[in-house]
Amino acid sequence: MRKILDAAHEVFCRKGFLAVTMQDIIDECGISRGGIYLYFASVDEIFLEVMKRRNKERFSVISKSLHEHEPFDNVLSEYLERQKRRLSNFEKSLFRAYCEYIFSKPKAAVEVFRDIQLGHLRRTIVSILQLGVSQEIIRDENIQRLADHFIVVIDGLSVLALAEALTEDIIDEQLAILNEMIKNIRRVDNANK
Amino acid sequence: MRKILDAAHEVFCRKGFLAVTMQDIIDECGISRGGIYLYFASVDEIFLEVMKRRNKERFSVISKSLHEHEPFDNVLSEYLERQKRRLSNFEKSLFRAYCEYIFSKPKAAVEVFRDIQLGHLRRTIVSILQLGVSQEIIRDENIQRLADHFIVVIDGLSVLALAEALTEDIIDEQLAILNEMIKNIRRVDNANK
Amino acid sequence: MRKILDAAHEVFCRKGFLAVTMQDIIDECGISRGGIYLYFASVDEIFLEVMKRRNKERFSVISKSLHEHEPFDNVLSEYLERQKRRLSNFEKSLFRAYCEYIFSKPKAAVEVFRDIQLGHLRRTIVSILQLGVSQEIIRDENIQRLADHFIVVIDGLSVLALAEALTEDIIDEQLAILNEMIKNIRRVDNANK
Amino acid sequence: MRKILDAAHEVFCRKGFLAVTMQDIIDECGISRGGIYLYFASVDEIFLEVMKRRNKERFSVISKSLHEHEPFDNVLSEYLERQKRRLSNFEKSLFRAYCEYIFSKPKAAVEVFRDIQLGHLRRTIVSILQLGVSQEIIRDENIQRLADHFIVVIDGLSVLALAEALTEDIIDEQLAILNEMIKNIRRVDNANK
DNA sequence: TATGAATGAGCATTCATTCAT
DNA sequence: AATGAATGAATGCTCATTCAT
Repeated sequence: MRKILDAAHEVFCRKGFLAVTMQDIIDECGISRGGIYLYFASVDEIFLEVMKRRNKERFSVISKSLHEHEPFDNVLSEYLERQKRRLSNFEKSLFRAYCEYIFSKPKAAVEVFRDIQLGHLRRTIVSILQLGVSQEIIRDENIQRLADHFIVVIDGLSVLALAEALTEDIIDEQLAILNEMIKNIRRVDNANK
Repeated sequence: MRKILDAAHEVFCRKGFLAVTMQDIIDECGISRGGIYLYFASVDEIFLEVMKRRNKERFSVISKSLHEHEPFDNVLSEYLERQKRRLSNFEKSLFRAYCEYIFSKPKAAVEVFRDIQLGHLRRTIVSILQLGVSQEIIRDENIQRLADHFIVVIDGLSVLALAEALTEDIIDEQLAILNEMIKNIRRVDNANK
Repeated sequence: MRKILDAAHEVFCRKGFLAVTMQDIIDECGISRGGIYLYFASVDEIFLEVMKRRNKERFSVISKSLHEHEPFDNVLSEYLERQKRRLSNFEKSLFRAYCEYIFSKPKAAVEVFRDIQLGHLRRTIVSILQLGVSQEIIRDENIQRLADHFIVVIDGLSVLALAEALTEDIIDEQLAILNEMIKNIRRVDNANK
Repeated sequence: MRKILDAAHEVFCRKGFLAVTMQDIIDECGISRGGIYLYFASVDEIFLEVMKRRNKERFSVISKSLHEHEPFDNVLSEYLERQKRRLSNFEKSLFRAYCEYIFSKPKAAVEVFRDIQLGHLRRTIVSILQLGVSQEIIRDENIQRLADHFIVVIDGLSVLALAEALTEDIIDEQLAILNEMIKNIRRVDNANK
């Protein structure tokens, strides 16, 4: 049910995962206790559904860019721009809830979920970088390692954002470093771009 | 009281911050409920004291290295080595508890605490890099920005560690990237090192 | 509505009375929640209707035997045989539900219901015994007291059946005791029968 | 804790087992919600403890009679007298709660409990009858079967008591039948007793 | 007639905090 | 100083009952 998921999304952004009670979601969406239990058996279930829905949305955005044969530089800068927006409006991010969910469950229980989330992020970044390779903008050097570095830096910035310790300057500087790394593997005939 | 803090440290490593109840700490340290309340008014207070104590310990380790005029390369590689050990034995880290604490409190309440923690980390890394500068091993270029990158990468790797998604390969590769960044700002007469 | 009562009968046999929720009956009969409330206002009402229906069925069986002037010994042994079958297949009995219903209601509320149920059982047994009297097989001695003993023994065996503590041997032995009591009041000229 | 068990005993007598909530016990004993959970984890646990305590009390009463070499007739009539008192004051009996407990649990879960309860009752009755045998008052004929009949009749009367369908006359008549059965196996030289 | 979504009161359980000893 | 029994507010969850369609 859309109204429940919208409300829950909002609550997870605000309070993370662990501190969220069913009451919070009830208060937010204005549906009765029993009404929610008609659709979801627990906060966990709601959270998983919220994440699934978000993944779908994200996927549609990025896959659109990739399939329309946009120039690599546009796709890349658009992606970094989106990350910047996300980090600057972090109260609207599910990152904290995601972290708390992953942390609070036994290994085995979250393995699949975590692989889906991480795999999704990794595929996105690798896709972008390989777009650059196939358009012969960048060299096919350590793409996987570079993608991991993107992930690590984005996660690291996310942590700082959660700690309210992230200024716009820091975001710009750190994303610039990622940009420079791309520059370093640009093909010579495109290097001046 | 030492025994309480030791026990609490252990518990915070194991369960993070949010899921820890007073009972957990009582069970771990063998002191009665009332006994603990004599020294600490809440789990929050115990946590802050645990973090404060850990900072002191860490500080003494790094300041020793810095003041004994060890060569920059030794200090740097030792630092990275320590990070690797920490990431490989993450069940013994307070990172998760730290994240959960930061996340779960209202902005204003954690500002000071967070500034202390981050400031501590930033000072440590800046100190190391400036050791390189003062020993004329590396150029004084964007040291602050580079230090932030270290922080961001370490936090990013920590998040992956919490998600149980960190292999030794990834740790090595990402720390290697940091090393390469140092290499890029080495003075020429030391570049072959 | 036949389908509802059939389903409810099944459920009451399986779960007794107290543990049965409207949902159980809905699941069993495939009719919607609202649909059931059209015919019955509560689980109580359904239960009473199920019992009433069962009484009618039972009555038709026994009254047939009584009016067809079957020999007393046939009727008696058939009745005991039926009790044995009932006790051996106790998962199909409403006894548990009956007990729970009687127990869980205030005295006044169940008085009529209980009198109907017990009266029905007592009349049945007395009818059988008086068939023996009128056919001059047994003496008219303390018939009422003997009928009560039958009831008491059958109820006692039923309790053991519910406790899963009833073996076929015990059933046979205890029903044999009832048979012997009949033997003791047989008229001499029929005693060898 | 004595106060909790006393209160729970009272409540189980009044409401059986299935309908009893923790709130009922809280209200009855005047101890707070949390206070009860210090000693017992659930209503089930309290019930089992109440039953265990009652068994101990009963055992001490009967074993006293048996070991003091009282005459069989005294012990028997005292036992039947006690049953009569119990059946006449049935609002103070745990029989209903016992039934509901046994009925409401899966077979395997109650097997041990049921065997203890039934075994206790059977041992008591067999002990009494064998006292008669060893004092050479009654013949050693089908003692086990007779004991089972006692159990069955007592349980049957208990069910009627629960249904509020038991008059003092019926109790007297049915217990008299049990007495007559003893008479039938008395040794001749004691038969006039 | 018939549906099933929605309601909200009620129950079991946990836990931070207090306080008499 | 130290104990741990006791409190009660808060949370997750279930279910009988209603009502718009």
